[in-house]
Amino acid sequence: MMITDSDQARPIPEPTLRRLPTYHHFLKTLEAEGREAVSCSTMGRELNLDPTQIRKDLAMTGITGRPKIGYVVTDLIGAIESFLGWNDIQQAFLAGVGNLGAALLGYQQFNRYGLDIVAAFDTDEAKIGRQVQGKEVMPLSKMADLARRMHVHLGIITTPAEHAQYVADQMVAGGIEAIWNFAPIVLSTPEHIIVQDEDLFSSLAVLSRRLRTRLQAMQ
Amino acid sequence: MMITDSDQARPIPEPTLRRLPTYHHFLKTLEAEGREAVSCSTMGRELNLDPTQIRKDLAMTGITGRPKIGYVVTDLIGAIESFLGWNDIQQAFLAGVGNLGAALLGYQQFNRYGLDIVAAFDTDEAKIGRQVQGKEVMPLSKMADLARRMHVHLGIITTPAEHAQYVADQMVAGGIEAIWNFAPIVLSTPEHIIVQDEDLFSSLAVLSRRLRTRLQAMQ
DNA sequence: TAGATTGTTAATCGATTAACAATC
DNA sequence: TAGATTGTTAATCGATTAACAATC
Repeated sequence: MMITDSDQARPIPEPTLRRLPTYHHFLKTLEAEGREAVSCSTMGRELNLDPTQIRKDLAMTGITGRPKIGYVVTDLIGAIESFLGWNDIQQAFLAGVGNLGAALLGYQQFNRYGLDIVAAFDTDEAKIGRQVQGKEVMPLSKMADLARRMHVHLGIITTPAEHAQYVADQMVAGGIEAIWNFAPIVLSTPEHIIVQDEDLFSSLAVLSRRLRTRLQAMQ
Repeated sequence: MMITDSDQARPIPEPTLRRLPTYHHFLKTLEAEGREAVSCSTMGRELNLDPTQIRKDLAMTGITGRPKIGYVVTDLIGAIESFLGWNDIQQAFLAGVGNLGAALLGYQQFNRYGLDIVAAFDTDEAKIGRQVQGKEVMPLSKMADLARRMHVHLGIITTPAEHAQYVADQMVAGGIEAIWNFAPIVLSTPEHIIVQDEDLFSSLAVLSRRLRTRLQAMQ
């Protein structure tokens, strides 16, 4: 089936979206090696994924392959980049300049993946006015107003859990539409706000349970 | 159906494991307020989850509720903690003391969630020997040997993508069984090694696509 | 041509949601 | 008692995997 623009309205499966950057990274290494084409079976072997699944994921980007040959590497890279919107960069505000906040501010690579953290906010007087990773820290009280004036639609929360809800409220007040939440709490926000939780404790729960099960099995 | 010890052998659904820390956090706030019991409907309303789903998740921990009353808050907290193994703490090594590595080293809260990062490793001479977040940075060349001698089974990779595979190999050589991988690449490891990927670029892909779809719909 | 590979439909699998009897 | 809530089975939903004809 052909993928047309109107079809794109239907939601892309989240697992597919998560895998696309993985494909992109792998394809970039192939490109660097001078490989021109690649098959789903090859990719599946390297990435531990089912080839059919890869084929379906790639079809979402609108690119087609050729039987016996596979997909053209550079075409695929371009298709993924434009599908994920890595060309037009989203501006974002970050609130909470602790260790994690500073780490995200310093993540230069974000710029190549469609994200630009343009300003950081905190309530700590000791941090306000200072530069962190080359970005000035501003008082949280100015965030909402600035977001509205700069048309920033994405907010990143890296505060401790107890301040996260207040920050989220401020972001919503500033017209922010999507929140990337690194605080381990469930935010309460208006229906239409997109919230993506990045909860390290949840991930840790999965990992440590799997490890414990394994260590027990080894005895 | 009763959950017995032998049943625990069957794998717990990953989504369930991910939600348990969320319940725990919410229950802790209820406990602080002095609430003695809570129903799944109440929790579902606060956490935006289906009550039946919560009921099934909680059943995994072995705790039972009482019709009309609900669950005893403190019992539930204890059951989740022991189910997730937050009492016996896993020791871990971290490799790659950049911004993100330093942030994880400084995450005091990990200690309450069953994780203790006991040492950090890097290849950068400027970092080796220095303390970061109160933990000494040691040369990566010593990691494998130390892991084996200290019986450390969990490794955390926070290096740039290009060094992650080498670090993973070293961890495997040191007898590490599980890897928490923050580098955005697919590691190639022996079959039995547990790898959990924490790929921020994948998460970002999901979030920025959702946001873009929404901004387009708003026009 | 023969065979590897694509594109696509069908079957499977697992998680979520709905339905409902049991119970406090 | 009546009604809210649990525990559990059945139905639904969506993603993964298998099957297979089309094609280079």
